[in-house]
Amino acid sequence: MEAKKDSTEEKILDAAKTVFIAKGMDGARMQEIADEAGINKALLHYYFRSKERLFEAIFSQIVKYAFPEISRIIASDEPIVSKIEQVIDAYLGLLLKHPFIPGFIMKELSRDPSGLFKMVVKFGFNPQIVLDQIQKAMDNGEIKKMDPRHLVVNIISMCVFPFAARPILNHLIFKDDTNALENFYSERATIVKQFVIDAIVIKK
Amino acid sequence: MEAKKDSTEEKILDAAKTVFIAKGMDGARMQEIADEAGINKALLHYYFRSKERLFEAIFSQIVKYAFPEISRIIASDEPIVSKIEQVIDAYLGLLLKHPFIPGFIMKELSRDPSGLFKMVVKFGFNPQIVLDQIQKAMDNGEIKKMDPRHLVVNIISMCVFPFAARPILNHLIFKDDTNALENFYSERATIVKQFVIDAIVIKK
DNA sequence: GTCTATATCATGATAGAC
DNA sequence: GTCTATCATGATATAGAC
Repeated sequence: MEAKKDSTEEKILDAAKTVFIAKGMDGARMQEIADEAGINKALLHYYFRSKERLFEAIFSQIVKYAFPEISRIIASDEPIVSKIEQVIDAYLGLLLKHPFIPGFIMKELSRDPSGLFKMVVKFGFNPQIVLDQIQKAMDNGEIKKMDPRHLVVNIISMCVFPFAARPILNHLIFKDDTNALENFYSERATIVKQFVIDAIVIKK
Repeated sequence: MEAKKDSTEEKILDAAKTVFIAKGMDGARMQEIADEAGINKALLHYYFRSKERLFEAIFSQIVKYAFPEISRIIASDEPIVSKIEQVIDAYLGLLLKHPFIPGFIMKELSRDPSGLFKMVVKFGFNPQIVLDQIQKAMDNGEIKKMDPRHLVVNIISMCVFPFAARPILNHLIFKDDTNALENFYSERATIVKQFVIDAIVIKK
């Protein structure tokens, strides 16, 4: 709870985060984490009893970023269009700060999704509330009628996928020009908002 | 080249595909592949010298599905809107038949993307041609003006991401109701086409 | 708390009989 | 081609000195 900057535990967590994100649970090596932290393997097991436990510590830390309190926006009384814009802004702002998260989650999902689901339950995140709100707005004629699940999946896809597929974008579209790619990411919020609005507002 | 059904090599390739897709290169075990194929480890090394080579055989086999000949559609003379619809149909049709591909590619991308990029070059796939076609259609006033790269990324995201994130959709949105999820996937083509059209056609 | 040294075990790979 | 038995390596984990 209190400040423990530069403590050994902190150094281990930082190092483990770096290595686990880069290599995943299976690919990561305790030796590499120890080197990254500037200590030896024995100390890793002194602080965290096993690789499994160390990974769980990092995984939960990362999932806390991935499922933030967008709840506030969802619970607000704004009209649905404005609410969607705010969610896109919040979500892409988060991904810009932590661009490695989607790739990491994707990588570990098929290995063992149970940890992720426990977290989601713990944070009280309930997709049904979002779906109901969208359905209501459609019934009121605020936006075009469509299956709310498809709309939600469309929005999340356009936000998350470009980060998860970063190596492909970087190489195939941006010819390894990292600056151009970063610039592309910073434009996403504006583009995605406009794209969604154009797709869901009712044409006169 | 010739028919080699039920041959040992075929059995190994099938088993390896199953295990590599489920566990990835790092997570897969030669013993598990041998068990799945109904043989022993020694035979794996007799047919494929190492785990590395066996993985490469499977990986290239899978990438061949992932980058199919959508080239024909792209090279055609259809108007851009119709061309986009055909590409979405073709791409989602492919993913419905091989729903495991996106997850597998994502998982191996950060580990070592070089194999993927070699394949892409080998298939002569060139994204610039697509971007140029879209830009031209925008200049002609066929569709709304926007950065073609964002449009392409939007479309691919909405097609691929729902398959890559299958465990999340399955659990969080569909409460493990697999039939509902499959039905959702089969609706994607119609939904995505409509969504994109609504977003890019010029409103009167 | 931190280190060196070591135990224990799993895995990829090979040798050699049939 | 296929098997059993084994090797060599490297990984997690622990023991014990300081």
